[in-house]
Amino acid sequence: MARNAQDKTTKRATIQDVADAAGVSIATVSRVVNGEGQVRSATRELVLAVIDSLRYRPTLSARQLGGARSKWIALVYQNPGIGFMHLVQSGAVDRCRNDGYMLSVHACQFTGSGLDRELLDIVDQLQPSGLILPPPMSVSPQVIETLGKCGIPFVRLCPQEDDHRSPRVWFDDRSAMQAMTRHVLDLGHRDIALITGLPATSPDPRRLGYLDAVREARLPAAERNISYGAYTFEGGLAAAQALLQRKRRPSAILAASDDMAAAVLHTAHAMGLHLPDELSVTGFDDSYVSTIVSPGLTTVHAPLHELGSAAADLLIKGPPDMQAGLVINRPWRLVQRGSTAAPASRT
Amino acid sequence: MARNAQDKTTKRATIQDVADAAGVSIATVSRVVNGEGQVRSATRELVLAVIDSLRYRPTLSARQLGGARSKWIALVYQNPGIGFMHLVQSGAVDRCRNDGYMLSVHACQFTGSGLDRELLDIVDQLQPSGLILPPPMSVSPQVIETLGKCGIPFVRLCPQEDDHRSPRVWFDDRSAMQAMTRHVLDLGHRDIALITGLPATSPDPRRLGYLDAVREARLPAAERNISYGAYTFEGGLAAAQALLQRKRRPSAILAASDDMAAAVLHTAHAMGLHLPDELSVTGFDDSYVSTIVSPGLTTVHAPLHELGSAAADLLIKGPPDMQAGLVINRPWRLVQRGSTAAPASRT
DNA sequence: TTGAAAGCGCTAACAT
DNA sequence: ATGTTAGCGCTTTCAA
Repeated sequence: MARNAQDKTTKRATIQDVADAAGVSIATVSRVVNGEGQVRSATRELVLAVIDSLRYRPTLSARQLGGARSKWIALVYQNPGIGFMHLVQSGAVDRCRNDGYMLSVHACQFTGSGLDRELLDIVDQLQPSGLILPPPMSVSPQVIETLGKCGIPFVRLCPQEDDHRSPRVWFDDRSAMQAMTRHVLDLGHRDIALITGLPATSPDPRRLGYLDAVREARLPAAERNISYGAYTFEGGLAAAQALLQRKRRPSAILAASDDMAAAVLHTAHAMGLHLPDELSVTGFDDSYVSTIVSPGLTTVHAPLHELGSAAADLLIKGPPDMQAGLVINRPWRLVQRGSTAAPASRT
Repeated sequence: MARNAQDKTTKRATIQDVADAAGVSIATVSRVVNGEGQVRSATRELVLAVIDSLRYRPTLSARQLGGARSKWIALVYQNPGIGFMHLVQSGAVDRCRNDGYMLSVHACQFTGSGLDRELLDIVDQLQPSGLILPPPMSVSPQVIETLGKCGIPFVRLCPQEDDHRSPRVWFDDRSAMQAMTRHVLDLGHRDIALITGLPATSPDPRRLGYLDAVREARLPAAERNISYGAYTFEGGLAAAQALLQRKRRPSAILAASDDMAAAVLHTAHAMGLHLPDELSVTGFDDSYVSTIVSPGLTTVHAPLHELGSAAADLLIKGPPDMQAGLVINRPWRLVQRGSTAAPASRT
């Protein structure tokens, strides 16, 4: 008698319990659960009712062992900024929920071979049906290699180069930065500095976009106008200080991330500069950061949410949508807030 | 011949493969993998070597089905702010890694009974060995109830009340807010407003801490000095506007979250106020936000990272450390940055 | 349309 | 110290 109450809290109903209670075989229960095979609708109703009353829910472990494809995507990341990840994650979650997929996110800690181990732990132990890789993982040949040989489907976010190993989703940040530079140029600025994230030696789309616009305006593309801040607030701080301490400081500073732009704002405020009159600043990403700083950042809206959902979409649809080499491009757009204005006329 | 190359990418080695290759039984392999039971060290070495060469890694699914306790903790959340979650998560990850645990994080979308379903999906399908619940989940009787009856261990973060259903880890935010209020009082402020997160009707430790200090200073505790902003930037914006538009505006505004404090800064800047001379502002949490805004926020450092790791620790150690009713308290501290100063003398 | 039975890869008694 | 064996809860042929 206590048995019933007891069971509710300790024992889970199994497929066998359901089969017994419904007077059918476990095969039939499995069929209705998975919506496959032919089941007389009367039987199906019955089974469904029993499932409901027993609160039966199949176990992922057993399903996987049994050979089913798990409806489960893992988003792994290393360090692409918290704002970035948050947006990508919510996009992926939204898409997943649509098809009853789960989305788990895993923070990796190591670099190099340690990272490999972490990834393999996730893939082999958890056995999700697919992986989403944001940068910087998406650009690591090492990672791509490892994942490639264990055969799990994965999609890369914003890879800079195409090694045709997996589908990838991205947006054209080169054009975006070009457009942003034009915007500042149109405002009348001529002395425009850039703080980008990647080191000078790497092919950096955002730097290229900036250069595109500068050359287009027939302005000298001086290397001294370009600084490097690793996309972080701290990195941006150093770059901003150097830039703003020059005798002739730029009238506008473009940053390749909102965090670095926030650092510019921070530095400018500390120096007592009045924004945007004395200095225009722009960000990149349109993350939470760009809305909370003062003034709000004029920035490029990166389709991060869409990137996440597009990635999940590919994984869920599976082949043939998952062909390696496939690339999905999402549109960006400029968003103007208070951090840009025409330069103060300095005669 | 192509078989070998093929296998590397498609077939995983199983425990049987290892046993065969090492000339032992699967039981022995299982023993060395789990470090349990007595195994002659020569045998152990051998098995280990084979495991390595075959790149064998046990499957979580099979282990769970076999009856092992999974080394896996899930951190589920609803909406406690991205900065908050990020810190808690990294604390939990750090602790997990120490014992070879995995940490997955899941963003729940629904409220009410939908939430229940989502939680059960995670618990029943994934079967992690434990759950970490940040607010607002940690204060939902509904959630506690559901989880309680499915018998999974869970620890709550910063629950406001103790219903003795699970261990909980928290910090004394009431004292922290009291200390912060004193700090501002000591600076010479007398007209101090509070923007808190919780509605006026709820028992709110931060509001209470503020009131403690105000009364202690024998100042009138006027209800009109308290606003409510739901902890968010948007909520803070509305509250800040109302506060700063008064004919006699406060000389200091205390916010119960960094995000709301950022909103105050934002509003003050828009009004052309000079900080901290014309207005002192304080935050709460010491999240990323407090460092990127200008000026940097004087705030209370909430031990979020420690909360996450303490929670994971309890789950990993298991009973008897997991007794319901157990409470772990972590220290907070004040951190001063540029957003507070003595009030401008207004005669 | 439904059932019976053979695994899936592992753990955990129970033997030896 | 090591091997044997019986499940764990499910999916999936193959029959009926």
